[in-house]
Amino acid sequence: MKKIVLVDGNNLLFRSYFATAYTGNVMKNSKGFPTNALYGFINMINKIVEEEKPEYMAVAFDIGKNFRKTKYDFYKEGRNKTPQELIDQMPVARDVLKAMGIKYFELEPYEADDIIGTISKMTEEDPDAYTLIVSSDKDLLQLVSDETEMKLLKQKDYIRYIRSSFKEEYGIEPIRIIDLKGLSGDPSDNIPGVQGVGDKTALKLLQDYESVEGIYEHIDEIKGKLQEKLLADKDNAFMSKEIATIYREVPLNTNYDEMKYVGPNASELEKIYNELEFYSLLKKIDVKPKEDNFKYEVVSSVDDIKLEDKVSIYVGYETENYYRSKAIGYGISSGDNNYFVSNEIINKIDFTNKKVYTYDYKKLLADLDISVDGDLMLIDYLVNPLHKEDFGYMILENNEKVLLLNELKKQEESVLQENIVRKSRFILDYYDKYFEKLKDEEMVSLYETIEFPLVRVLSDMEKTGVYVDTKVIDDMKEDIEARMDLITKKIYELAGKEFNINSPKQLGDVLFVDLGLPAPKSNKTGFKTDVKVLQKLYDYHPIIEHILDYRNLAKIASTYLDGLKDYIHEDGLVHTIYKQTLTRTGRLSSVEPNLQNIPVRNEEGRKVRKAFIPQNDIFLSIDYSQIELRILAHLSGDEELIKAFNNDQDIHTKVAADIFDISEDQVTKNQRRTAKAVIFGIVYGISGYGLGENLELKPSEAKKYIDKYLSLYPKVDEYMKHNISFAYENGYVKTMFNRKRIIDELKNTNFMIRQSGERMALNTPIQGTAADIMKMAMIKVYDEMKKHNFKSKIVMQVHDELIFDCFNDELDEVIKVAKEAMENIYKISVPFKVSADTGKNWYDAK
DNA sequence: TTAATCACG
DNA sequence: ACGTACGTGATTAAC
Repeated sequence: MKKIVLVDGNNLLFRSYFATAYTGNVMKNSKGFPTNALYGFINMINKIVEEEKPEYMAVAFDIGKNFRKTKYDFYKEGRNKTPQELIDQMPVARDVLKAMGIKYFELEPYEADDIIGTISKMTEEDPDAYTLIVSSDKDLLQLVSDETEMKLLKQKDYIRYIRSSFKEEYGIEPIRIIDLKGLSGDPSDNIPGVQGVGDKTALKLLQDYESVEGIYEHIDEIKGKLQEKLLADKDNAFMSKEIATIYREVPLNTNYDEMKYVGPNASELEKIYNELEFYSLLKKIDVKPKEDNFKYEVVSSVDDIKLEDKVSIYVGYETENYYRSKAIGYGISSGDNNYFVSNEIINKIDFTNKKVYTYDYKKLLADLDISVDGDLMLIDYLVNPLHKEDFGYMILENNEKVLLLNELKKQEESVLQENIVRKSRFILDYYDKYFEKLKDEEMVSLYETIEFPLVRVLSDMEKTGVYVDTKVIDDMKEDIEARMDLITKKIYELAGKEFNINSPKQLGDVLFVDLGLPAPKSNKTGFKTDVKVLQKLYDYHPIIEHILDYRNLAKIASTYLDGLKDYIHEDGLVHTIYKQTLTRTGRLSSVEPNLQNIPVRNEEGRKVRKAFIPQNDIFLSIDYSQIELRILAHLSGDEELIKAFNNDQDIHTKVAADIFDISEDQVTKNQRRTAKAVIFGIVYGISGYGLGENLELKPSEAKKYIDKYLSLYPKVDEYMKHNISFAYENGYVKTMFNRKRIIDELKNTNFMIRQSGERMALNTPIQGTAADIMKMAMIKVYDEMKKHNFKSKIVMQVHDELIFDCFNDELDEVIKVAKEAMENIYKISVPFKVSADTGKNWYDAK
């Protein structure tokens, strides 16, 4: 028996849209594309597939004009226009179905109902088939028969109708739905029916006389007012019935084969879900694994391992943080063999003269001292920057069977083992393919001279770690807590009640309802209460000052005192992990703990840095001075800027003098500040409005500064324009060292999103080139330090700054060597300049 | 899990 | 007419 599931696609989309749209906040992805209807739609389809396990399946949609409307122009009149936000989602629903392997139909001038009716008719004529219809539209019940069931969707669940259960409930045959509508009409479709006859009366009549025809044949038997009403609207009754009748002869010319449910194309579906940002659905993609007879051996002796010239290794850990958990074991693949081995055994294997590849070399180095020839994670990141550090994306892309990160939790040991070995197999099978892509994209040099050699440097930094003095932390905590207690009391007093100051919602209520302060712009959840808002209210009420103080201290206490303490290992050190494959620009990021956002701008927070102390004698901090601006000067080729840097001028003062048409010695502090903001704005692709916000100027005033700047440095203007048109033409931008960033935002139909794309196109080559330079410098410094046999170490990187943990007797030499390496790492048309500071802790090293 | 907030370059 | 600066990570509240 063939089972065919027919889904009313329009019905599902509308339901999903209006189920969530009533709040006025339609769910959107970060690019502003509405996704609420799609989300519900996909979940419903998934549920149907899961529950019904259909062999055949099709989804029907309305499209274009429909013949009922052509014939009766009042049909569906007065309906609200379909919201644009729903219309936008409709074509994507089709794409999703395609990727899910589900056939869909749409044919002008027919409605989804007619398509469903036509297919169900086809199956009714086939003794070896039956149909299940899914919709919340009661009209479709007319199709229920001995061969056709219907799942009528309700708010939360559904009712399943078969012919007998329908008859039992309504006392009429399902097909009589058309007569029912003929009599009672349908306000939502603007079908008139008989005035004054509703569902109840109509049902009673039909139970007695079966059909509209039957009723009028026996009209004499019907008495009084009802008879009058029926006679008055006789034409309407027949016409309404005709409109309500599903047309079952739509020329679809289809067959069962076309409707066969084949299952998802994982990589297509992955693409769509990524675009829509349906990350929870991404994890649930039901990949039909390729049939495989994957085998591996759990090795207990090194003699059992046979390796060919090419070998791959993958290490699995208990958790993602490889410094906070143990290695489960290693997968090794070579030739046709796959092995699972322990750390003890892998240490005995001789890899000399073998090409060894892995995925996340740094993770391997955390537990094993080994030299490898390639890292698939880095390669994948360069060619597919969206893939980040999750192996899963690449696996999905190739329809291979490996568990994803989120699926690894709570798995049996044998499953975890097999998964680790499958990954090593994947590396072996796919390394060359991805390296080819790297060649095609001309990023081999970026990979071989920057990303790959950097792994060892980062690994060494992470493993070396930084000492954090808990005594300093605890003392600070005590002090801050005491002060917070006092501030809390004052705030409660001034508010006239106790509340959770940490809750923006509660705070908003206190400030803007209880105290009646002028309310700022609201956000999704209520009032905004961020620093900018509070500062504007500073003079309105004494409570504001205390809230600002409280916020400042609370942040320090939770994130940088309590929070940081949680990351200190037993050895007294924090071992951050530098993510090398995460950012869109090529920068590093730092996690657990994040050492790249330790406070510095505000004195109170900056004191946290006193807790960071060297394991050796002294910290040395060397940072690039204005690296991004220097890169902008070079990339744009602007002579004025280049000259200024070559003359070692203070660039902000110089720009201020130019903008304000005065000499440099006349520049006031405020003018320099303005110039600095303008320069920053340029690097970010700012608008007059944005700069105005920043400087508390009118947008038009701010725009004048921007225009003045661009007229003074015309090559910068030219460079920006060129960059944007390059990005539009090619769909990506690149750094000086060929790191690419694809910017799909430029293709978006939304103006705002395209603008944001343009700013990315402006900023990425600058930020990214700076990141490339820093990475090269790190490798160079590291190698030089090795060469000089220094025992001092690089321990941290904060984008344009390197922090070293030095021995006093090496300090001067380290400064000399590191400065030299950093300043001369690559020649551009302006010099790179660094400045060095030292101190007995991180606070002092500035 | 998401939104708001705030820390850094 | 509309929204408004690039790139990150951690904590908290609230669902």
